[in-house]
Amino acid sequence: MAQGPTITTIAARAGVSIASVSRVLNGLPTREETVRKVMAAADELGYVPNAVARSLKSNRTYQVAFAMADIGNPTYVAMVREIQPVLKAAGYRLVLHSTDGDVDDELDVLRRLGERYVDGLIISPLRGVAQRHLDLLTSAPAPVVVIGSVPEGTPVDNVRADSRAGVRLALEHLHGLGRRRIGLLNGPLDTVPGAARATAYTDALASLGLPYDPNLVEVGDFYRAEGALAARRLLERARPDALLCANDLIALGALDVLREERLRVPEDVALVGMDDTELATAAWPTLTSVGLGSAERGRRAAELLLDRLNDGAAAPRIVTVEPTLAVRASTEGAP
Amino acid sequence: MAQGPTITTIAARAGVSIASVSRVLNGLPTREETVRKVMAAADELGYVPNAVARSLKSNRTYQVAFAMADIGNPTYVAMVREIQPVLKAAGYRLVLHSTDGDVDDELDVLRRLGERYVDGLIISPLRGVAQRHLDLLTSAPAPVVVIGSVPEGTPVDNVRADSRAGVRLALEHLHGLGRRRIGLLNGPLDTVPGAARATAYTDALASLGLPYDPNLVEVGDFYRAEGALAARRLLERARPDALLCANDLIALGALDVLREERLRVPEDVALVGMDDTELATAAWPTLTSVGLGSAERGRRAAELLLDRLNDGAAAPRIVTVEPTLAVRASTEGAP
DNA sequence: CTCACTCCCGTAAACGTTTACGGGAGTCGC
DNA sequence: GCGACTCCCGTAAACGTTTACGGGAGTGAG
Repeated sequence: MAQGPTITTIAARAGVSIASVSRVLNGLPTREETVRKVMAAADELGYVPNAVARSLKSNRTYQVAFAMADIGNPTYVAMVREIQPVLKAAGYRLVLHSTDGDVDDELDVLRRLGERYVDGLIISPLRGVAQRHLDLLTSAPAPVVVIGSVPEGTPVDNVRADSRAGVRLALEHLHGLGRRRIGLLNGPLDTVPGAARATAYTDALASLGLPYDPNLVEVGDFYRAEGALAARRLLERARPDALLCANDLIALGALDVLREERLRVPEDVALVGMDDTELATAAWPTLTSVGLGSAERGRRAAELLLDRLNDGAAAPRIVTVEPTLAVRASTEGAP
Repeated sequence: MAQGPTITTIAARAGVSIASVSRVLNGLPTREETVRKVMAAADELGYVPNAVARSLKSNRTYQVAFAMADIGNPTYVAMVREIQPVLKAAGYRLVLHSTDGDVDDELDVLRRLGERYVDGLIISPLRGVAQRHLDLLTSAPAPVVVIGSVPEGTPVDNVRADSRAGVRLALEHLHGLGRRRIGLLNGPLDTVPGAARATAYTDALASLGLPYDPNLVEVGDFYRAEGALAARRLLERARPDALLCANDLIALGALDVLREERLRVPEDVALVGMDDTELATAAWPTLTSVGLGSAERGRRAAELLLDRLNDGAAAPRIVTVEPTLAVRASTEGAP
């Protein structure tokens, strides 16, 4: 815990000025002998440059923040897992913020960008970019990349999933299997994913020529227990032959209830999850699930941010990641 | 992206010196009118103090690093999830490092502590604290808390799981159910968890009066596919009536293989996982699993570090977290 | 010998804070 | 009317770097 050596210490020991020390350590042209003396002194003292002082001078912290709702959610884990190596390879550290989906927390993170403890930010606002975000976003003192949608014309880089296409994939798959009474177990409608899945669901039904039946739709939350409750409520008043769940946790909850009710999956009810997490393959029967590309979204966001940090003033970019459908036993029978 | 205002800007606008600005902003006693002028100027300019400059002066970054092998691993996710709020409540940020279990990466993290970009470090070395860690650990320029074991007498705070007790819990449970040919599907023996589980297994067998049969032990890696391979190898040469798996992923792999072989769980083979992750309840049958308290270990580690950051020179503490056994369908039949 | 030029390197300023120190103005008591 | 004391506040140094600037020493040409 002792105070480490500084360039001043090295300068004294090597008998040169601190400017020379700095030059040597940064590889600027210097006389051979000076280089040797400085290097020797630095080695003997075990010198490590102070990142804080360097940051103050250079205005670069080589840190990037990632703010998301909950690091326990597999979607965000997948993102972090991809973001981290990209940043690391470019010499950046990752600062993690969990906001619990609290809008004030999110705003706080944006406001704190002014402290300049990071060079940039990747943020995934659970309840979307509200008016309150907008001013902070457009005037942010550091580059920001938003994962999720952003109002038209907001000047930030943006990576989005295509919920609509994902829901359509699922419904077409179920329709192709002959299912006609396809229910939806959704999360809260005031969240970005919840709202997106709701409208995508009605649209996809329409384009398949299926009627919209409100009895087949139930709203809960993005967790297993809430998913189970929602499933129970829905089953009490309707007989779906398929259920689309807004994420894999909800699907697990639904699976619990279906099992209790002695409804066979997929014979009686076909089940589709979303996000295609490892829970989908842990479940039994394994879960057909719509992958919304969390990993890829994370990676792309990190790349966008690094680009922005390097060149700076290009036009904001919007990247849309295509969904994929992983077909498994919960719709097609064979594990 | 404009350069933000500094205390100099504020001082100019308020017509006072930078010292007064600093005093006001830090709540030091100041004349009423000065306070008003400074506050007004700061508000109008939207001033946010520069964290880097502050750190340089105060020698405090209010950042803490957590280094672990892989953020995809549910064990570490559980830790991060607990560490984050503890740190946040105390005003610290979390810097995340994934080392991929690479010892050189771990050493690098330790070495970089000299850059003083964090005030402290929580590290969970996958392959244990080797001699090479020791010098760096004892001479670390910032407090370090190790999650996992540490050689006797190493002067660092330390939080450990009780693998031995966990394995004993599992074996006693299986023994109580009448199982006598209890196999072990382990991870690599040169990792801390792998080694601990191996010796704990032989010890527990001995204390139960069961013979040790090398045919019932197989080593793979801590992933599902490797777990499946190991299970297959073991089943080719032995007929266990129970399998203890070194983590839940391995157990899932084993479950896949048992299903293929048409062996019933738990009737033919009882199955126990470790770490008690959410995968255990996602699986079917649900998995009995030994919880090693990842969440609690994370929380305790964060608390130890904060204590150390506050008072400093107390004697190093060792905290051991007790294991728990979550009994589920894979050993007791009813889901 | 002097001038021009090159090559190194040291002095000092700067990044944005915090804080020790001392000075000026005011009050009070004698 | 002056010393002692208090209350504010400004000047300047410091944290550990990077870097602009300029000076000294050496070389070569004229």
